[in-house]
Amino acid sequence: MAQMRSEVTQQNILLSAAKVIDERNYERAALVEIAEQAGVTTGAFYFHFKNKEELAHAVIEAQNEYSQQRAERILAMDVPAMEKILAVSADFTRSIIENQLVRAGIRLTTEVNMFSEPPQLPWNQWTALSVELWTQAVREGDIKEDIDVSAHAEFVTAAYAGVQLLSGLMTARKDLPQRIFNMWAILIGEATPSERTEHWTNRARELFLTAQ
Amino acid sequence: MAQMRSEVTQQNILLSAAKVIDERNYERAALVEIAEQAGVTTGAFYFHFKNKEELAHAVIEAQNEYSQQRAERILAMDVPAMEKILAVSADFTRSIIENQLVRAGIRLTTEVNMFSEPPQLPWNQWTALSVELWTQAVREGDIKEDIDVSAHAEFVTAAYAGVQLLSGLMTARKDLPQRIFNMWAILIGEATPSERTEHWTNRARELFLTAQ
Amino acid sequence: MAQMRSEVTQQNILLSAAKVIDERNYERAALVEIAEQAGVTTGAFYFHFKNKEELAHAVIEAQNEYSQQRAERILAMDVPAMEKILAVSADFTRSIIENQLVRAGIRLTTEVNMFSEPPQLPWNQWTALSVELWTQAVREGDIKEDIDVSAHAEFVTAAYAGVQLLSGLMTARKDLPQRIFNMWAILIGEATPSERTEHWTNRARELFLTAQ
Amino acid sequence: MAQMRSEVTQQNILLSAAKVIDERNYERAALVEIAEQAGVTTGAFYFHFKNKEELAHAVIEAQNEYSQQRAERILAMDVPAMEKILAVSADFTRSIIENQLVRAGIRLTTEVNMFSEPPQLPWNQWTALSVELWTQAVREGDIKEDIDVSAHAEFVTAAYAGVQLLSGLMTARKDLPQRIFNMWAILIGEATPSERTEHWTNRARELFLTAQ
DNA sequence: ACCCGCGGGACGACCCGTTACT
DNA sequence: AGTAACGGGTCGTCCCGCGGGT
Repeated sequence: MAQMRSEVTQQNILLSAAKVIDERNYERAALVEIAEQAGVTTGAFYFHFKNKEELAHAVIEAQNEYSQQRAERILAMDVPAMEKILAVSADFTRSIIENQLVRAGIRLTTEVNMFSEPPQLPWNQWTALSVELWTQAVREGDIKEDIDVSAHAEFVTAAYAGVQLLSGLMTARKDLPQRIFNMWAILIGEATPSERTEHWTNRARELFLTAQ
Repeated sequence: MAQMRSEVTQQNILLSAAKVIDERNYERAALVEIAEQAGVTTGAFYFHFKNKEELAHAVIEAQNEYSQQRAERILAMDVPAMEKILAVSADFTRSIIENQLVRAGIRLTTEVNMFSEPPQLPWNQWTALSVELWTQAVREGDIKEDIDVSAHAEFVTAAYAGVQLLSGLMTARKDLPQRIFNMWAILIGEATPSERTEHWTNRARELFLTAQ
Repeated sequence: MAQMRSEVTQQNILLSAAKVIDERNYERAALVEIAEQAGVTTGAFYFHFKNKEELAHAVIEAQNEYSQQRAERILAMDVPAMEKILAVSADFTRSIIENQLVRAGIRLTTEVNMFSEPPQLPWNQWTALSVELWTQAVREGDIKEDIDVSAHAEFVTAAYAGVQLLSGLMTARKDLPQRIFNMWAILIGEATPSERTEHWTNRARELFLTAQ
Repeated sequence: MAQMRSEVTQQNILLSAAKVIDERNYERAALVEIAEQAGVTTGAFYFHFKNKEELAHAVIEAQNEYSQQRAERILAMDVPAMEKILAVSADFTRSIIENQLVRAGIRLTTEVNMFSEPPQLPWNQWTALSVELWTQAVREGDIKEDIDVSAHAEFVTAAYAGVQLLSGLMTARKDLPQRIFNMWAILIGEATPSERTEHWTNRARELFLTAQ
């Protein structure tokens, strides 16, 4: 019934890993510090993880699962696909700001050449989700019919990544919602039929620029 | 006119730094390896640079200057601003693929929290350049008048960064031109008056998708 | 009559210890690996053995007992002492090649300074056995009367050890029988009366150099 | 003229490596301890040696060269080959007792499976030297003509190794000269013509059993 | 009695940026 | 500019025990 002791410490390690990685960096994140902050020794760490890289992959996976689940909850709602797109985006944006695990995951997913096999899965998932929602939005009349959905989906994922990165570099992510809203304002202007543009832009403004 | 010997070795160090950093990473780039490849000893290295971080900044600066100069050459041409936008973008894209220094510079500029003071300058310069060209393009009628130029400029920079990053992660930058073209196709569709859309899209296609 | 469960696992541990120690080395033989191969956890290991050193001693003892028993069987036969000498030697040689436990035992017995108290017992036993058989062989006229038996006995033990070691180093024990035969050819030439020399040399050749 | 600083510390490291390895063991010889005793830091160590294994090989090589040179000096003397055989053997025996480097070298050369490529060279050199001297001794009438020289040479090397090993195990090499003398007494009895046996046995006794 | 999950802590080799001395 | 060394830090591993379970 109760959670196994093992799982608890494993979670602890994962979380402090996220913390340290978010603050420093994958390589600058010392295993000892991670372990220390989790309240265990490195010996204990190596009982749960094969090595540092595996820990990183675990963080990535945990973040991905977490984010995907949050998205899922929104996808389950009975609203237009376009609303879902914006809501997921806004929700993810918030979780970036609030959640260290998410930030760590992104960081790791973004760092190139760091691992034997670079983690492509999360990006693919976001793109896939994007494709799905956009196609639906086309059917619902919220996105123009002559739009290349897959090109857009891939671009949105990449653009989001870039905006998030720049926001982190320039303002430590303080203006992230604003920047993401700007992105959507542009994209909505392009991809929605003119009669819906204003509506969705306003909706985006609400989602991104008003405190919860 | 002959280059000082000092400058030569300094340049050598810079170049092999770029090489190693591009291949590995800032932290994984060992000074000894850099020095070795430049044909000098670490002792010599410390004669030319205060420390590793300064070297990194030097790489960034060198890359920035190089890229800015290439842009300059295009800006000096007597063509519409919109053409310049696309040409600079295409030229930069090519230099990413071909030039290790450029890749290293980007990598360093992109890595967060790595340095005491993160290098914001390059990003600001690209944004500033973007603003300038877009404003001009508005005046020339290639960009719609009701467009928020600064929002677009900033977004384009960020989006470019994101697309470049993703392309690196997914295909080792092999599809970078294609992806950047996709970006432009979307943005052109949104920002140019409808009667110019086709023209600029075709122009972009030429610039990005035809072998030199 | 059924073996206790405890004894079974203990035996398992002993055997995989022998395996790993033979392959690697005392220090390179990780307890976890040994336990793993025995199908138990390290926790279980520590129930049966006090620590790693005790395990090593157990391996030595097991090997010694095993080898001594095989010798015993030959000693019980009704043949000349000289025949016993050669037969025991040949039998031991074969067991070295075939039996991991024997190899591990030898290895541990040979490695110096490894343990708080170096295992001298096996060597003494071999020497004692040697003395006994040689004395008898003298009585039986197979060994010259003016021979210093104890000097020979001690030397044979040591020489055997050395030959075995060198054979291991040079040919991974592939030529062990040949080398041991060479040893006996020399020693027989020296220690047997001239009219028996040929006979025993031929006998040794049979024992060592013909497939079973 | 003066020795380079580098060579001095390198020699220091080598020597303390020999010390620690002789006392402990290859694996139990901690690099820090070696470095400490050489008066340098591990950092300095890694400037001179690639890794621990290379150090071991360096020790082996140094010992081998040292021993070979000592042998050379004896070989240069104008005495019968048989005298050389015994003298080299006695000299080597003494150096084992007195010289830590020699002991460490032997230890490393003896330990099996320790290195990527086991050091076979020293053994081969000893055997080669042995062959050479024995052949000469045959020509000089000190060794019987019908003797298989190469078999003897190889056996002597191995037997010496074994005797040395056992002496180390049983009496910390205190009785090494006595044991080696025993070996020679036996071998001389077998390999020399009967009219020379006494002479060479007495000579061996002098060389091994009288204080210098 | 027999065994396991989990963790501790120390220590291992190795490497890396940096600096005196020459 | 180069040679030699420093010192701190990294990840990883290893042997071992404690508490609990069956």
